[in-house]
Formats: sequence, structure tokens, C-alpha cells
Amino acid sequence: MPASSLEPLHQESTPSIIARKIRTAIGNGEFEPGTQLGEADLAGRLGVSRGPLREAMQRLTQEGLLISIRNRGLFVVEPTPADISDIYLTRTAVERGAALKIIELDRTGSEAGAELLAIVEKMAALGPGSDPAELSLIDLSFHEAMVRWASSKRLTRIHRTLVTETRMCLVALEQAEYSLQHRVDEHRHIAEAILAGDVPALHRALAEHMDSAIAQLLEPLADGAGTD
Amino acid sequence: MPASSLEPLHQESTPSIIARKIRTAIGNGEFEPGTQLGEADLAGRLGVSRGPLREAMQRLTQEGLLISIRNRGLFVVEPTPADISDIYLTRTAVERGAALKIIELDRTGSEAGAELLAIVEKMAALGPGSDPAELSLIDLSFHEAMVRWASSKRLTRIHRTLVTETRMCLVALEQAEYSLQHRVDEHRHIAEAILAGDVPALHRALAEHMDSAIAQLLEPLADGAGTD
DNA sequence: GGTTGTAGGATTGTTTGCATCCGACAAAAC
DNA sequence: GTTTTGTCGGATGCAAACAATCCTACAACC
Repeated sequence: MPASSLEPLHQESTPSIIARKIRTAIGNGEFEPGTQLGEADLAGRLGVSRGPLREAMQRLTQEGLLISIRNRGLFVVEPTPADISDIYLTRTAVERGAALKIIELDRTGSEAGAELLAIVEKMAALGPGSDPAELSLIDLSFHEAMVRWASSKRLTRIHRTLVTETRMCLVALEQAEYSLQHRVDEHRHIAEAILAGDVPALHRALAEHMDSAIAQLLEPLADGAGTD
Repeated sequence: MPASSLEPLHQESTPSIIARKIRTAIGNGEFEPGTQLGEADLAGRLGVSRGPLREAMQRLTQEGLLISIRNRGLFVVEPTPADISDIYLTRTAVERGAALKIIELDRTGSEAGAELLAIVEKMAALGPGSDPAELSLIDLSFHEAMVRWASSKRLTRIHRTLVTETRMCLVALEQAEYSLQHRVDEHRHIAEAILAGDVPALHRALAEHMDSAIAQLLEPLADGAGTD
């Protein structure tokens, strides 16, 4: 066996594993919004006891993916239009902070900008009418990379939750069609602003991206968005 | 009794109560950083069983207030200089997003700006050499009000955790002395920018506030801050 | 007919107990 | 004297059982 196989194994705690499994399941839309997640059922299906499962659910509840009604059970949240706006508002706040830190760390943002532009190119390489799921994957990887380059523990942790919520909304709303070209342009603007260290341009690009994303998601609902 | 007393009562869950109690205890510095929090001990002292207590600890761990070492126990985190920078970076990102939303909601930011300025005046009313704890309280209430006016569920939730972490750092570092006048000015700049709807000024004011706060906290350590 | 009271079933909330793991101390071997 | 090793105590991780609460449905009453 190679020596690499005896690195200090970090056994993940059982609640962590459970939480991750359910989180991705929700992100993939395997649990419809509004579904009740029975403890005994899930525990049996995962082969664990209710104790660790409850702790995992506790996490997901705090992350905002589930809501807990006392003596009733746990339910997958049903994002309202206000929630969708709020998710994007928060995501933009986090990503704005991340981008500013990248620029501050390295005024040219060379490495980060390069990777981000590469992702944009990969997105642009997708022809029109390509798989929407794949497009979403690349889209989110762009934002994930941006936050990662900021190397901030807290921004990264918060962003992970927000990405899951975003995926949930995308799945729930069936990912309305949206101009690929606009999308590529918006991301390119962000990447170029980081690369150039142009803070005002970054603010414009992020605001543009958030507005169009919200518009895209709220349009099919044809419902005036509340403020809360 | 007035009719307002029969709104749908939301009984808080036991883990919520426990989490809040311990959170504030940590924020108040009743548990030194690095202290081990034994489950059996705490459970006995709070009069609950280990189950609910573990769920509460799970939350606090995810919030970043505790670290869990498998089969060893739970410990209060010891914020490193890098953590302090990260906390303020994240807090600024959240508050920046909140302030921008306030401006967007109401370009004059009249109500919010008025309350914020009132808090600033209360801070200014404190003479030099006043109780540092009281000053901190007003300081944090300013930031808390700013996020509250944005009426964003997610920003509010994230901010609550960050405020706790901030308080922990302040307690741990004994709240170094800092010019009251500078502090008042910084907050006033933020409030005035919101009141005027002046976005560039807001960015400047927030950056200024973050930088001086970090400088204030890191100075006594006389240690070059890492980037992670 | 509509409302109220009451069992039934099911689910969550909590407690208790056992298994596992880690760190520390002491004893033995080199 | 130093190193290794065995054992002990305590803490967490997990699982199962008990208790309390809530929803649903049906029957009795106004």
C-alpha cells in the first residue's frame, strides 16, 4: 500500500454525514418542498438511530432548509417569493464581501480572476439548448470558486447553505429558460472586475447579476415580491 | 387582556432555549475560550437530559462558537487573529448588504437613518472614561438595528451569530481602549450615508469602520495577521 | 345541521443505559 | 533513566425505551 493511505483519518461524525446526505438530497429536489420528513422513517432508511438523525436535522433546521414545528415534525421549506429575493440578496452580500477580499488580497486578482474566467469560458462553450442542469452546475461552481478564493471560513460556510437554498429554488421552479448569452456576460463582467481590481465595476456587475437572477426566478410567479 | 395577547403562541423548543442560554453565556465571557463543556455536567446544571443538550450544542458548533472533537468533547473556540479578521470581514459583508437594501427600500433611508443617528447621539452622550461595557452595548445595538431595518431573515440570522462571536472576542481581549470620538464619528458616517442614500460614502464608511475595529483588536496581540 | 367531547393512532420529546474511544498514570522491560 | 506497554477512569457516540403531545375521526349533544 502507498504511504498516502495512512494519513490521519478524520472520521466524520455521523450527524455530519447524515446532514450532508439530506442536504444534497434536498438540493437535488429528491424531497419536494413541503414534504414531511418523519424521524423514524428516515432513521430506519439510513440505518441509524433517531439520536444522531435529530442532531443532523437540527443543523439543517438552523440552516433554514427545514422548518421544525413542535410536536408535528420537520418539513422541507417552501420558498416564498420573498425568500427567493432574500436568498439572492444574502448571496450577493456574501459574494460581494468575498470579491472585495480577493481584490484586497491581490490587487490584480490574477489567479482567482483567471480561474473565474476559465469557468466563464466553459459556460460559453455550452451551445444554446444545452442541458440546463449542466449550466446550473457551472454557474454555481463559478460562485463557489469566487468565495473559495476569498479563503474566509465564515463566508464559505454561509455560502454553502445559500447555494443549497438556491438549488432548491431552481429545482422547485423548474429553472426557467434564460438567455445563455446574458448569463455568460454577467459572469464575465464579475470576473473581469475582479481581475482588474475595479471595485465600482464589481458592484455594478454583482447588482446586475442579482437583479436578473431574481427577475428570472420571480417572473413565472407573476407575483409582486414582498419586502420580507 | 388586550387582543394582541392571543397571537399564535410559538413555544420555543427546549434545545432553542438551551442554545440561547449558552450562547449568551459565551458572549458574556462566562465560559473562557478553550474551556471544555462537559455534557453531563451542563445537562445536570440546566436540569435537562443529554439529548436536548446535545442538539443545542450541535447548533452552537455549527455557528462556530464551539468546536467538537470526536470522543473528546466540546470546547469554546479560541479566536485566532485570523478569526478576528474573518469575523469582521464577514460582519462587514453582512452589514454592507443590509445597508444597501435599506437604501434601496427607501432612498432616503429616513426611518432607519433616524434611529441610527439617535443611537450615535446616545453613544456621543457618553462621556470619556465611561463604562466600556455600556459603550459596547450601544455599539452593537447600532449594528443590530442596521441589520434589522433591512428586514432580511437570513442577514439577521447570520448577523446574530457574528455579534456573539464579536462579543466573545471583545471579552477575551479585554476591550482595548479606543478613542470614543473616532468611534462616534465612524458610526455617524455610516448613519449619514444611509440617510443620504450615498452608496459610495457608505462603502467608505464601512471599510473605515472595519479597518479600525480590526486594528483595535489585533494591536494588543502585536502579531502579523495571517490571511486565513 | 353544526358543534363539542372523546377515544384512537401516530409522531415527537425526553430519558436512560450500554458501547466505544481517548488521555493519563503506573508498572515493567531494556 | 528512558522507553514501552498495560490498565483505569471519564467522556462522548449511539441506540432503545418511555412519556407527553398532537392530529384525525367518530359519536353524542344542542
